[in-house]
Amino acid sequence: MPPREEILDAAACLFVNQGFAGTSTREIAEAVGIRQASLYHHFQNKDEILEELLLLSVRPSLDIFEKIEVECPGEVPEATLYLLALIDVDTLARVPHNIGKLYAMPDVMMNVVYGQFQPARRELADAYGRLGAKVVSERVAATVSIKQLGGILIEQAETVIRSRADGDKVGRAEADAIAAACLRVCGVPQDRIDQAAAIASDLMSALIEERCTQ
Amino acid sequence: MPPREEILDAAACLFVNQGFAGTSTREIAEAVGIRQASLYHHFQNKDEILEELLLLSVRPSLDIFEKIEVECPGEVPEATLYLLALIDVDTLARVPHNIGKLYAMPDVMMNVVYGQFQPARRELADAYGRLGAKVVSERVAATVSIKQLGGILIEQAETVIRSRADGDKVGRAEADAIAAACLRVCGVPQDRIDQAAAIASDLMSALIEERCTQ
DNA sequence: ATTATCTATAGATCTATAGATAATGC
DNA sequence: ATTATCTATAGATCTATAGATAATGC
Repeated sequence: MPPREEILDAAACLFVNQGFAGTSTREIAEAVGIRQASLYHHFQNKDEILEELLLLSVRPSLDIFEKIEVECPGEVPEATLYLLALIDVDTLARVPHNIGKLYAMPDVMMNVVYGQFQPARRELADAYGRLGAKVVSERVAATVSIKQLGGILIEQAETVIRSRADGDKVGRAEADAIAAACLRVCGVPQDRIDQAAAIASDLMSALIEERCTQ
Repeated sequence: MPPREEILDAAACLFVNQGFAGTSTREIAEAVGIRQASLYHHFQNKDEILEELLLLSVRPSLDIFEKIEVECPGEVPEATLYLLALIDVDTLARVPHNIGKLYAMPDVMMNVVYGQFQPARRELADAYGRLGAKVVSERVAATVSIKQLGGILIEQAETVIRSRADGDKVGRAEADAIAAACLRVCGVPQDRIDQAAAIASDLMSALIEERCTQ
């Protein structure tokens, strides 16, 4: 493992368990097995380590989703939303040390700092909102704005963080359950949810293959 | 407001919003309007402030409940459990700045320190467990231990912390909903839940009166 | 006389920089 | 030549203590 990644991994573990302010750069360095000052060859400062970790929890979802949006623009919107949720849940489920836990920590969400993370997560929330708006029932459309809907849906996906923290298994079945819940929140009837799940499942397989061959 | 309370109130606000490690004693003092060193006339150290705050979120429930246990020992156990949940939810709903949020913070739950808090919360969990054990259905009794049950029930009550954080209204109706959920978790059938609610409601009124007259 | 505040400061720790030294890749 | 580490340290900040001064209650 390259040293940069080793640092990120050690920092993730410490931040999640002790908090950001509660973890010193010395502790991180010790966990890696280098001197405190050596961290600064890989990162500009302590904040940059946290930012990079937070980005790990949203970037992959965003990247994959952008590709989908350009490749299959005319797709059934229900399926695209379902797929987005699947991807997002998968990202959060795989990210090391359940980094998503950091979202709930005071240092992180309060401070408007942390550079690219907040904008990236907002972009993701917007994507949820746009897709959600295309599939909502009239009933739901009348009660929530697109922005609210985006917030509700991304939080629905982020539910997986809690499950992981509780030690629950989080595999494909759990991802499907969350994705279906997202459509249900939008007021999509069950039969169209089932259709969306089937289409999204195919697209997901294609994505996985593509990732392996590249 | 006596100075000690003023400090606790300011500290609670800062700890909840910035975390314990992320809040300096200087900040607390500034919020109160005194010098940093003056804090140490009221508290031995920073940890003691946190411990006192955490105790505020469990002590009242524990005190009231002890009184109940000695005064009406032969009471219907369902009603006592229901009442315990009502009291506990009420305590967490009233405590300033939603201190319960601190439970989820890494500094707090990880460090075994913080003196009387962990034992007090465990005592409360044990009370839930004992009462729960008296009312569980055979089905539930076969699947969880008393200790587990205590943990499940106290966490059920602590659900109110999240509701408050989300800005939801938390009044008597919400407390009743949570208390009923506690009995349901134990497998108590609805008719006995209703009875328990009625009895607990009377006891609750008596308690409130007593508190006012004393 | 007691309680609460203040100033001043010790001692620890923490982040980040500067500059030297070692390891690695061509 | 580049990349990664090291030692040493500056400068900031943080917790807690010591001792002086002011406010309060009998």
